Amino acid sequence: MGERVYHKEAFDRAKPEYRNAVLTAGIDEFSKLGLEKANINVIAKKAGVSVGLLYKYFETKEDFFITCVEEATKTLEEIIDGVVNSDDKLLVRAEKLIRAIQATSGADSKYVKLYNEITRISGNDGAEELAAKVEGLSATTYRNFIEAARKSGDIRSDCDTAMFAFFFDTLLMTLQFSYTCDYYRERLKLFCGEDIFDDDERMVKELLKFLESAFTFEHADVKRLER
Amino acid sequence: MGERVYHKEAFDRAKPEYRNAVLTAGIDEFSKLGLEKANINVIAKKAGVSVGLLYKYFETKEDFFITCVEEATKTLEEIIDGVVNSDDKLLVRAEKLIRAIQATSGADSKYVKLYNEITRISGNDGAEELAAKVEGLSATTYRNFIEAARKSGDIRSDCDTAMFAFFFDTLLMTLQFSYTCDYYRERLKLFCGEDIFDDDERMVKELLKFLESAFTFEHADVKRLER
DNA sequence: TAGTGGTGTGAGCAGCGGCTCACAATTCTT
DNA sequence: AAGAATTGTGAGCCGCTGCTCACACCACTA
Repeated sequence: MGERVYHKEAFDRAKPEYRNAVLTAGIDEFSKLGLEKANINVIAKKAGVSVGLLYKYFETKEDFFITCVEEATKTLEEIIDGVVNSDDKLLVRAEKLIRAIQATSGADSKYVKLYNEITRISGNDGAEELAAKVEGLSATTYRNFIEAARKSGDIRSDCDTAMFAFFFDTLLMTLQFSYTCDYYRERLKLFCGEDIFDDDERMVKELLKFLESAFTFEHADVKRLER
Repeated sequence: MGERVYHKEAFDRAKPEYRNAVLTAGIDEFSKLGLEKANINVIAKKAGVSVGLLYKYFETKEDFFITCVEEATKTLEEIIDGVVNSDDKLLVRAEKLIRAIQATSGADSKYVKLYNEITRISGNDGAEELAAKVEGLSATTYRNFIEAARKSGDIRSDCDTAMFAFFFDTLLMTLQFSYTCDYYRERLKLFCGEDIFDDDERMVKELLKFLESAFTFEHADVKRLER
């Protein structure tokens, strides 16, 4: 419950232009090079700010990095959540999310790359809290509305909603990486061929087909219907 | 087509004890600390070998790292593939894979961590080739047997087998990370609670339920059965 | 024994980069 | 206006670490 803050008070008081410049330059470099390869001096120069000032804002490079990650995931959540309507049905919501992910892969790819970067932070330090901060929202949102869908009979009644929310999020998260991060892009190409990136509809159609069956058809139902 | 080799000839000629010691120490450190934080001098010491010799075996730290990754994924593939039988049906195969993944999360976690580590290498260098090397096998294996299952009527006939193989692999790959890598573990806990790691059966049951429906039930079939 | 070519060593070079600190400029307080 | 506090600078310190290289040892050949 620490709820640690990853910036000094000076950063709160800083002029918005400086705050933005610093965050933008940080997100840019960290998403391009990763935490350790990115260079603080370069970032400061790109932000049009002295290194000294940067260290008045943040205790360490790591703290600065985490602040950038927080900003990036906040932005990402806004983009993604912005497109779904709270009373959409599961499959409608899924479709909107898939399309939003495909759209995000261009200009906003740096936010996704940063998100991917934290995926491998280790060494107990802030892993737990960071995960909670980044995944917390989708975890509860997905679980809640899948639970609701189950109660209202929209989807199968025999599923563990927490687990199904996890599978749902897994597919969408990986999809996001698959459209933006080098390794995941190559992986998707290996499975589906180069042209998968030119045919967004194929992905939408097939993933929806997959999700629809997974979420709506119960073994028992089908057996009963077959007599 | 490049098929680059990531070690010098001296490494092929090296005594097996040295080769093993070097690879073991490398896998150990790289999986614990990641490519850039791991220290070559420390690795050499742990392997009981001089730095100079290490650099007779490998051109650069990166080359050494990639060789370790190759070794790790080879081992991982052997562990995982060892449990499935070539004529298992899709769901049987899935169940065996899930259980193998759960079992691997203990002692062999370092191989998974290394695998996770390459997931975010970028900068065109070897991303493409590396992905092909690591994912190539599962990509073709999965696609082939899902294709076969479709032809023999074991699973739905209306699916794009390449895409469905991709979804299948996505779920299993992420599951692997979720049992071993810090961030992914936290994420799984957020969705399903602390005790998910004490109840392996819950995961097996729910994921199989999810996969069974996704792979076997066609929308058209269900509609027809409902009249 | 002398020569060749490989294996193996590890002190230490060199360059990079995170971070500091002495100082200047500015704003706030009284 | 004097003093205090905060913002802002950037040259450069210093610790770290990837990698080298001069040398020793060994095996084999002739």
